[in-house]
Amino acid sequence: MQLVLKNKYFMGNHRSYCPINLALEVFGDKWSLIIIRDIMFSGKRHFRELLQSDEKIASNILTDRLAMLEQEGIITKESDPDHKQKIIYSLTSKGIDILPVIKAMGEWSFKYQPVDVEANQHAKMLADGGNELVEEIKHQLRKEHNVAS
Amino acid sequence: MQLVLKNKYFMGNHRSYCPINLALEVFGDKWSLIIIRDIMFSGKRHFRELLQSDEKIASNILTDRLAMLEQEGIITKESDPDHKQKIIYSLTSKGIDILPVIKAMGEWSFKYQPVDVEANQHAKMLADGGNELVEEIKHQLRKEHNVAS
DNA sequence: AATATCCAATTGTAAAATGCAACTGGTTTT
DNA sequence: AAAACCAGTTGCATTTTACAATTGGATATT
Repeated sequence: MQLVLKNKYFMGNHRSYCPINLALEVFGDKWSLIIIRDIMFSGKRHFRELLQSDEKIASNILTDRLAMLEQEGIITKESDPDHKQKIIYSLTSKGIDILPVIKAMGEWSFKYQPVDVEANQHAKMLADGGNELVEEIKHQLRKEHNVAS
Repeated sequence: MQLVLKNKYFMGNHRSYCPINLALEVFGDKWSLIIIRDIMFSGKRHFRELLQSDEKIASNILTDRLAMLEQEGIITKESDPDHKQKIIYSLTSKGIDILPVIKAMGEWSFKYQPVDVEANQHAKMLADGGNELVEEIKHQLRKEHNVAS
């Protein structure tokens, strides 16, 4: 007889210890970076807001990914003091540091994919900007998300 | 009566035209970047070699992803002149330009994930290196994969 | 005070993707 | 001639995702 604790996002049992793989294990899917993008650039901090993305994530998938991202230390949850029912999602510094990945993906898409340039001017600025801009945005995010810097 | 052409990787019908999403639609999964990593850094050019990754991709998934990556213009296939049965997979310039995404993911993982540093010295160099190193590796890859530069 | 709306999820079910092992027809090596 | 190797393919079980409806409690409106 054996008691098995099944934890969907059990950490510590990795496919490999290659840096690319370890990043893919966290945000190598179709939704995680969409959620992080919306928290970063659209100022979305509540479940309902995150549900409204253009890509139309389903609520059960959103629930699942938020739990995973929290367990991986990318985001934190806290209850909204102004509204007992609302929960505020914030980025940690581990989450904020995903920004360069998003920038690199943006650069690639602007070069090769049919981006709606008009509707994505902010992303275009980030893609074209230098490391100073990345640091400035990180600084801003640390303020908004109460991360020590 | 209607003739429906079903194409698993039909292009032109996107979830959105956001740059992050358009990149995720191509390589937002657990395997695509593993394959690209192995072609880029381990010099793997044949199916059997790609099958040998630490992460142990299944042969049907590898077949599927190679077809998708070819359709997306990330890689090309050609038969090996020295061996009628072998097929050589090469990166296109669209594929080589994924390098900065891989670099950014590597940087993040070295900072936050339990990377095997000893076994990933090349990745560490890339993560720590500047844009000159990225351009040098791109140049090298263009030579190896016969991409005009 | 009663009703409607909003909140972060949860539930049920169908469809799709993935994982795994065995196998294929042909090619090259021994 | 036999063995090993090549890029896949096939069948099947498991897991993940998509989609729609619903939940119980909190807040806003009338």
